[in-house]
Amino acid sequence: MSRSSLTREEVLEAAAALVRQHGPEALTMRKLAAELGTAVTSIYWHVGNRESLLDALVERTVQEMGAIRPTGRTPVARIVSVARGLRRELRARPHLIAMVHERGLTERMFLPAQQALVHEVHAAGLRGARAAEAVRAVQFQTVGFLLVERNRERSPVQSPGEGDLWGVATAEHDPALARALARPADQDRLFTASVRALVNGLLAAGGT
Amino acid sequence: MSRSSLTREEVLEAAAALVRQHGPEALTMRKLAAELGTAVTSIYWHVGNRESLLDALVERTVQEMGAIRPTGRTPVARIVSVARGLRRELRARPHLIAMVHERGLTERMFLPAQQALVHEVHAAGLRGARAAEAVRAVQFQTVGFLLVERNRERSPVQSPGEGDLWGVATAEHDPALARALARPADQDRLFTASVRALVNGLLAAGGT
DNA sequence: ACCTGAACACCGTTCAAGT
DNA sequence: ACCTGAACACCGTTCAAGT
Repeated sequence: MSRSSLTREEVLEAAAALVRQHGPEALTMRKLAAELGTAVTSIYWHVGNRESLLDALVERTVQEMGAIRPTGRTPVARIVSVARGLRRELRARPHLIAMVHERGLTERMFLPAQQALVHEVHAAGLRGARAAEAVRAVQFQTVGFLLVERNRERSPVQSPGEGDLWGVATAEHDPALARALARPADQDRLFTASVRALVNGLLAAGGT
Repeated sequence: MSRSSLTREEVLEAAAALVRQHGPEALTMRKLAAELGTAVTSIYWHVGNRESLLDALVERTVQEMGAIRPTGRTPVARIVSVARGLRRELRARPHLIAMVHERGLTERMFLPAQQALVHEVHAAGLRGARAAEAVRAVQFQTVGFLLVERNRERSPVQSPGEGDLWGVATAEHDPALARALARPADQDRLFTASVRALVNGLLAAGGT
């Protein structure tokens, strides 16, 4: 079954498979060796150590996140589409993205999207420092939102529960609000609405 | 030196100290036992196991994040002040906050701030589902921003570096923008500007 | 009720030795 | 150039035994 000798690429592929299926904590050198049918120490020859194996894995993921194609007519719509596209891509690889984040490469992964945002913000008429601020605001908001979402999905049940705290009098005579906050957030809708509000705010503001 | 018998509270305090000083990875049961001058297994009697020790530590941190007092005259200013206050609190305990996040209690930690936001959004005239959406948008943005910041600070040097990618022609004849994106972000300023833009967008938007 | 040491099953990593 | 097993220094956890 084993084809000739072990390859760095084979090691990376097996490691990625382990992470995809069982999360990063399942990626131990010994399990990986068992999966590959080799001695643990062979892996060290090809990838150095566990740390650089993870580095390589993360590098791979960053490369996979290709260019983003904005859609829509207005700059606002196109910016929103960039943010939504990015969100879709990231949500498809939760474990690997978590690793990218933990290793501090989230920003680099975002660079193609940043270039698209620069283009759109320009089209909307912003220039210079104002434009840079707008790009970064959208970037931070999108990445940040994803991190919060990841957090929520990992632990869907919060101890006291948001719902319990918005029971009766707390909501100051606004039962509709209390009900809305008791329900789990519609994250897709909230994301789109937030980005749109932010972009509108950024394009409208004079200085303040 | 050792005063009578070991206490659950002593264990938690020593564990918190280890995390504060050297990060969560330094908190091993054996190091903790050494710090306390007891056998490793004594700790198990008081806190169960490492997992529930971390739970208790995180619970403690969540409790410490007290109520937030908004300042400023307009609703927008007061909402921005809530977000900034929260940011200050979180930045004072980076390691413990990271643990809160990893254990999925970020949202619960945010509840006092959420109540303050409800009050302010109401004062701004929003009601029902619209108000709930605004509260959550600010909440997600603030928490998300902090997570991104934490990420940036952990790895200040990005491999290609944002600067390298905004060299010459890339920035589409806007040298001021290129320069701005090449510089590291002024996170304090960016945070305030983002929250303000978001809130303005939320309060202004009709429906769409 | 509280503490202990010994033991178990796991880690990542190094190293001398093989081919 | 590539692979190996043995060994080291670490983990978290269990358990029978002490007081």
